[in-house]
Amino acid sequence: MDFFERSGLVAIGSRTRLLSERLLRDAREINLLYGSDLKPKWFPVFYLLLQDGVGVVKDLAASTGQSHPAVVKVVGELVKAGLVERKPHPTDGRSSLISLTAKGKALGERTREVVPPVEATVKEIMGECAHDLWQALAEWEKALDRRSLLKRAIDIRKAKSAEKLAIVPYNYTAIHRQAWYDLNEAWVSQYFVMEEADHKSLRDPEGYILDKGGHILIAEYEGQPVGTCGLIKMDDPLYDYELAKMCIAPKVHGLGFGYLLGRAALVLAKDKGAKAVYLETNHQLQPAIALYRKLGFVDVVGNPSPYARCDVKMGINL
Amino acid sequence: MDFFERSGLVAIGSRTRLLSERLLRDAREINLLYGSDLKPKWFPVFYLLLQDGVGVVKDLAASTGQSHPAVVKVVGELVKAGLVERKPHPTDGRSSLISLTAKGKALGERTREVVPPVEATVKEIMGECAHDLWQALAEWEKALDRRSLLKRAIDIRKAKSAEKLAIVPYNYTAIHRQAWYDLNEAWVSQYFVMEEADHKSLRDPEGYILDKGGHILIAEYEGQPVGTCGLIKMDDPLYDYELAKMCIAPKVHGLGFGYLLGRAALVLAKDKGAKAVYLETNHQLQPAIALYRKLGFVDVVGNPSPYARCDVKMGINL
DNA sequence: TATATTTACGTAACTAGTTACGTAAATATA
DNA sequence: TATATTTACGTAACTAGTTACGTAAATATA
Repeated sequence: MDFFERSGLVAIGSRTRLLSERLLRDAREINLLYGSDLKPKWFPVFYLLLQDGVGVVKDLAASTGQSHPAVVKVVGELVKAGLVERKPHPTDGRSSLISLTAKGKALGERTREVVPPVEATVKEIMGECAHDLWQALAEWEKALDRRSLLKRAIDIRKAKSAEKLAIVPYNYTAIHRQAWYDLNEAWVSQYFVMEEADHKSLRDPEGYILDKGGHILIAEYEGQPVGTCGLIKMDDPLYDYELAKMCIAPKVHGLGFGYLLGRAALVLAKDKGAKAVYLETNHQLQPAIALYRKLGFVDVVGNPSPYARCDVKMGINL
Repeated sequence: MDFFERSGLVAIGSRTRLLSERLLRDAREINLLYGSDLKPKWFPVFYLLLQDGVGVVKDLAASTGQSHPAVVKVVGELVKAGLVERKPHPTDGRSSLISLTAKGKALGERTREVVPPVEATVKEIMGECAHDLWQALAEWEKALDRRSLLKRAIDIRKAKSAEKLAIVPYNYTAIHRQAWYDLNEAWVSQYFVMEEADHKSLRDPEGYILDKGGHILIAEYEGQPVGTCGLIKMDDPLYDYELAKMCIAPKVHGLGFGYLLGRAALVLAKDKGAKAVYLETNHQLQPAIALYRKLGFVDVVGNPSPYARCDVKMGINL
C-alpha cells in the first residue's frame, strides 16, 4: 500500500474509499459476533427508525446523506427481512410511513447493546492515532458543503490561468489585426450569419473604432491572442462608449477571462472619463448576458440597432 | 446528514464511505476539466505504471491495497482504452508485464500537469480543517494493520465478558453437582460416546476427585455455571495432578473463558505445592490442544490411559 | 378552477469494488 | 524425479452505492 505515500494528496478519494471498504467488511463480522444479522448498510436507516419511531424515504435520505434510491433499496431489504413495515401516509399519497415491526424493535434492543462495545473498539483505535478521523470527516463534509471539490478545482484553475493572461491595448500589428478579425468572425459565425456591418468593422478596426475615439483591448494567453473587446465612442447624451465585439476563444472558455476582459474595458472607459457604457446583444446569448450582469450592466431601453440580431440593450453607470 | 452526529462513532465506516463517494464523483469531473478522460479508478494503477514503467498484477494490487481482481479489471479497461499493453513475462508464464503504450505515456504527461492543481485544491480544503484527514487515514491504516477492527472487537468483547466471569471452587451444592454432570456430558457426547469411566466420575465428583486430594473449579458467567475443570491427584513421581474434565459451554465459546479457567487451575495447583501437571486428550481436538499449548503444556510420553479416546499426552512444569 | 410545475419515490442501468472459485505455472517435498 | 502444494491471475457472482428517468400526487399559478 505504498501507492498513497507515492501519489500524495491527489489520491485522497481512493484512500478514503479503501479504508471504508476495510471498515465495513469488518463491521459485518462484528455484528454477527454479537448475534445481530443487521447488515452495516442497513444500520443508518434502521438506527434512525429505532430512534424516531417512523420516517419517510425523503427524510431518511436527507439524514443519512444518501440518495433516495439507496434508501428505497435498504427499506425494501428491511421489509423483506421482516424488520420494517410500510403504512400509507395519512396526508400524502406519494409517501409511505416506514416503521419498525415487533421483530425490528427486538433486534433494535440487541443493536443498542452492540453499540457501546463497537464504540469502545473505535475509541481504542482513535487512542492510537494522533489525528482524529471522525472530526476530519465532519470538517471535510462541511468544507464540501460550503464549496464542492469541483467548484474549488474550477476556481483554482481560473486563478492559475489568469496569471498567464495579459490584457493589452490594440497595438496596430498584423497579429492583432488578424486576431481581431479571426476571433470575432469565428464567434459571429457560430451563432449568426455574418452581416455586412460585421465585415466592414472587422476588416478595419482602426477606421471604425480607434480613429473615431474608441479603444480596443486584446486578451493574450501565453502570448497568443484569445479575446477581443471594443469600446466604440458614442455620440449620445446618455452614454460615452458602446461595449462591442467582445469575444473569447472557445478553447479558453470557462476560465473567467470574459469577466476579466470586460472589467478591464470598464476600467479603461472610466480612465478615459466615461460616465456610462452601453451595449447590445441577443436574448439567446444567456451566458453572455449573465456575464454582463455580473459586470454590473442592467437592462435599458435603447436605440434601434443597425444589427438585426441585437434585441437586448444594457447599460452601466461607472 | 444529521445521522452521523446522532449515531456517533459506530457509523465511522458509513461516514468514510459517504465521503469517498463524494470525492470520487467530483474527481471524475475535475479530470475532464483538465482534458484528461482518465477515470479516477484507473488512477492508482496508471500512476504506478507511469512512475515505474512496468508492473505485474500482484505488485499493483499490493501497492494500491486493492484485491487482485480489481487490478485485473482496471488493467483490462486500460488495455481497451489503448493506454496500456500486456507483454509475456520473460520468466513466469503465469504473469504478464504491464506497461503504458505511447498513447498512455502521452496521457501520462497530461496527468502530471493535472496533479499539482488538484493537490492545491485538496490543500485548500485541508487549510480550512483543524484535523488532518490524510494523516488520520494513514494512521488508521497502520492501526488496522497492527490489529484489525474485528480482532479488536473480539478482544474487547472477551475483556467485557471476563468481567462477568467468576471462577470458584466446587461448593458441594446440587447446582454444582448438576453442572458438573451436564456440562461434561454434553461435551463428551458431542465428540465421543460416553464411556463407563465418564459416567462414574461425572456422577460422583466428590468420590472420584475431591476425596482423593483433587480439586474442582467451576466457571460462573452472570451467576450461571458455564465451565468445569478438575485437578485429579496423581500417584506419580513426575506429576502432582492431572488436569481433566475441562469444558466450556458452547454458548460462551470464543470469549477466552477456557484460557482463564485453565490458568486458574494451574495457579491453584501451584498454590497447593504442585511442581508439574499432566493431561490427556485426543489429536482431533485441535482447538483444545492449541489452548493447552497457550497455557504452557508441551507434548510428553505418558502412561497408557484408561480412556480409549486419549492418544495425546501433555505436561507442564509449574 | 383548469393547467403547469414541483415533489416523492420506484425502477433500470450503471459503477467500483468485493469474495469465491478454477486453472495453469512455479516451487517445495517425498 | 514424480507428486503435492503454492502462487498468479482470470472469471463469475455478488455488494453497496450511484445517475437517469418515469409516474402519480401535491402544490403553485394563470
